[in-house]
Amino acid sequence: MSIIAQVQQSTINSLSALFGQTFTEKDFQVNQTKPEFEGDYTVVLFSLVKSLKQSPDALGKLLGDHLVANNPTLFTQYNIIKGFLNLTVSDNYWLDMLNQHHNDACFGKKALNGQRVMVEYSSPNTNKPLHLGHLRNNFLGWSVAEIFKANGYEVFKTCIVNDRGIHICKSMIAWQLFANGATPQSTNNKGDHFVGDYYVKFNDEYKRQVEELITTGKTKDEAEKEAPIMKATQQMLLDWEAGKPEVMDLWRTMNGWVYDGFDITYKNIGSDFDKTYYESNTYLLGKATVEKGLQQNVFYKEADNSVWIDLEKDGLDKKIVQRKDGTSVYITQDIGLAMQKYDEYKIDQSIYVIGDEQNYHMKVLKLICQKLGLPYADSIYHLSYGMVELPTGKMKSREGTVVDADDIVNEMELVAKEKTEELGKVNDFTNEELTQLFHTIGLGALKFFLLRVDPKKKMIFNPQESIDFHGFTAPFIQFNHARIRSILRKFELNGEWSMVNGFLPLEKELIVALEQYPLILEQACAEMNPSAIAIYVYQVAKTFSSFYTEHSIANAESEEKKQLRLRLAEMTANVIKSGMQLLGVAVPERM
RNA sequence: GGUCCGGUAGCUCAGUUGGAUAGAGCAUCAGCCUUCUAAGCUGAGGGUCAUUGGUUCGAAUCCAAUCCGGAUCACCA
Repeated sequence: MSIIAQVQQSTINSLSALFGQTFTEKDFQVNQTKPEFEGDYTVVLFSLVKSLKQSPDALGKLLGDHLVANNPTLFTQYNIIKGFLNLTVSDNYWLDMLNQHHNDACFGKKALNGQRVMVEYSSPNTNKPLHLGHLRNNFLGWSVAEIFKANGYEVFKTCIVNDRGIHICKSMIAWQLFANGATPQSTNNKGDHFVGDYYVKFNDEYKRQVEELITTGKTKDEAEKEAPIMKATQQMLLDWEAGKPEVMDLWRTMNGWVYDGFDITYKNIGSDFDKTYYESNTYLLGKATVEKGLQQNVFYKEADNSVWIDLEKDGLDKKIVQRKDGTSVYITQDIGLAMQKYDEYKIDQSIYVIGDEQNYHMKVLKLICQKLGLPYADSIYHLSYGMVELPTGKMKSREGTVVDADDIVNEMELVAKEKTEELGKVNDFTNEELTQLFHTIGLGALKFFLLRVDPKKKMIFNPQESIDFHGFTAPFIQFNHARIRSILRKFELNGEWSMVNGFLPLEKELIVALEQYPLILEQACAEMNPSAIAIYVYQVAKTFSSFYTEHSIANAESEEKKQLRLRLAEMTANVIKSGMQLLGVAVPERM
């Protein structure tokens, strides 16, 4: 049980004994004591004052005396300042905690709880390579999945690949028109980039044709509809849906190129999936749903044969669920896919990592599922995250301001290389070890930069700042891990030790922080928020760094102190490694 | 226009089931490497928590109004 829970419980017990009233942990607040006051944890008394008809000072005195008298192994003393009851936790409590967990790589992690959770993330289109926005999505989804695992859930990572549709046909048409049979192999280009280039070519040519038509007197709308390349693309989509062999062949070939490229990127950034769904397999899934909805009168049919749902009573709009030609739209496919996921995995919770631009869509999806009475409807959760923007504004593929995922990872690794060589601490590494280290540092810095911000908020990616390896960054945390490992390679922990003179302030600060790790893991899971871990791990590393500078471990004042500090260092390294692992960031032994 | 989200230091962000003098990093300035890795440490300056009103022992946090920014409201996905 965490110390904060023990403070809550003992306070509840004392209040019950003193006043004969029953309280819960929600009736009063327990905070970590501010550094300028004496004590470790603080009970805020104000909320209790009214119902107990006591002044804050009188209540504090009664409660403080009772707590210390009845929990002698937990509390040693207390003080009251303006309605805040500051409790000092006994050194023995902290020592027990340290002895129990300093060597525990699984500290804070929970046993299986029988719940099954699915996390869908990444969800790329196969017409262009991944960019910075996808990276935030990938890192978030992967991390949230790991955080759920650490909290005892059985987790399934999934990905829906948007591998069909008009946007895919655009790349295909452009390839037919301009490629002269070129392939990724013949041009020595990564497959996803190769195909993405033709998507760009399509847009260039489309724009050119539209302008040309406008000069012949067409309106913009007419020109956009009549541009030959657009008509060809629309025809290709029809051919695809009809299964025309040469179109299917080209589609399979080009998607294959893209998948080859994605595989490299995913492997490089450490994304993995237990199951991949393809839109080309799911896009017809809505049909049965539409039938069911019509029978239940959840949906209704318009005169032109299109099918709708009216969500106006729920504060939303009317939404189409099937076109007049009988084909299903995006939302309908999603209902089908949700159904399929549930049937296959019998999940208790289904999390969708999707940008906040689709908040409305996801609200509609869940609402429709609920109205259809589907068993999994309430378990749908949209983990909505904000867009990544540049200092110059939004990323726009048409204006070439998109930060490519492969490029940015490479750049980060390059910066890691430069800085490492500058410092010259690992000159004895082999080339292989160096490559691995640059990857660990560069990719780690990028992941941490994207995960340290609250997912819900949009964030600004400043290329200059992101490559800073100082301060609130992964390299700083990795550096502290490496410093600890360096010490632990040199000195043995002695099995027999005892403590003599109590903790120094920085020792105390560190051990108090370490004790909080299990709570942070719970919080990060409840909020589906990796940034809680990022902030916490940084706090731990920072505290250790001050401690490290101030107090020598190797040349401690006494053998007891040395043993204490070695254990503190070891536990710090374990917590850093564990927390960073949940963010997908590795920590090196040396750097 | 409807709905939703946001506005905290020069910049990027923490902090919101209401708690003590609002915190970090970057940037700026001043110190610190014969001792365990200086990707570091210590200190300084920097704030009308968008604005106004309300709720109360107490508000960055809750409520209302206003201003500003963004997303969304397709027979696109």
